[in-house]
Amino acid sequence: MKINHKQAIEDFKDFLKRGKHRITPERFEVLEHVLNYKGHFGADELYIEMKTHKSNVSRATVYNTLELLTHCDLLAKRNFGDNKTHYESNFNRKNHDHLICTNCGKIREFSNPEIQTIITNVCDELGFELSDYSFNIFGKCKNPEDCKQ
Amino acid sequence: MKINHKQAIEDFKDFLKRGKHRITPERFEVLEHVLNYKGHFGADELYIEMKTHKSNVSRATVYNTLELLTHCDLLAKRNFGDNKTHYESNFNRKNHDHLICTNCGKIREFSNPEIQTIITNVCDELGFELSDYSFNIFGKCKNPEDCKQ
DNA sequence: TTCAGTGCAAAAACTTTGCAGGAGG
DNA sequence: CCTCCTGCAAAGTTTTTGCACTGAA
Repeated sequence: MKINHKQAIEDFKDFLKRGKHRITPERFEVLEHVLNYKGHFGADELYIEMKTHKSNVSRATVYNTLELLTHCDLLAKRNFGDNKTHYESNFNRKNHDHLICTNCGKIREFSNPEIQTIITNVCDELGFELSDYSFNIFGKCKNPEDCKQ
Repeated sequence: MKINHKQAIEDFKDFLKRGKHRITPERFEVLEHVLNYKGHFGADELYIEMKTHKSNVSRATVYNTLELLTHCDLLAKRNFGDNKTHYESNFNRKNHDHLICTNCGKIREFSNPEIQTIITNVCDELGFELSDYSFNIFGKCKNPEDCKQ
């Protein structure tokens, strides 16, 4: 676990240097909280969480840093139809997509290798250079128990 | 074209009656503008467009009506990662998904029958009752000409 | 007549921006 | 020492809400 954190910190540092961004304590403070956050989170949510934990990092810096973390692939942006950006850690995780229960709001993950094939085909066909994709399925947990936890 | 409009109006009227919603002129005024709108639009965008055309329908009613039109499947909600809800007409159209150029912002459509199969399988596997899905591919037009129009 | 629906404006939720001061390279 | 980065607060954008009034059934 801590190895992962160290690796992420190194990756971020390298990315900042490569892009001639400055290495600031605030940016690493944000990264630290991101790494400790379980599951998906919104930018403002993370900011509030940091404020609660007596961090002095400003809202602007949190938004800015999350953007940088996305650019260096430590984070991925997600949209689940609620008009806010969700972030999720990409560190040590394989490709996956999301099932969103419109009843309880829970987000489950799945992965299917054929999706990659479809995407490649579509992009080839239409002369498109892939950078990212999002695939979300909305519906309801069939087992009502699943909604209660 | 006008046949389609008439059909949509009938469908909406039926839907409202079935759900014990009231039939109001404002709701049909919104529907009229929706049907005349080419391509995707945001709720506020439609509201502004209506105001420009001297409509007196309020913002609240526009939002409310778009929600209703989504529930009766005349419209579909889409999210393209810009923190606003895009609506698109479902009337007389087949299933399709979206390619979004991050360079020029253009949205192109594609369809692939295998996607439906994947979705069905995933839902079966995880005990999930499908209601909707979204599949967006982000990237850039390979041909720079495509970005200029 | 009754209550869902409406208009309006204010608030809410999330994100971006402007500016002056501060610190990284 | 030159900027990029930061904090703060204000403004921006999209959506939701509260309230009193109105009109569909």
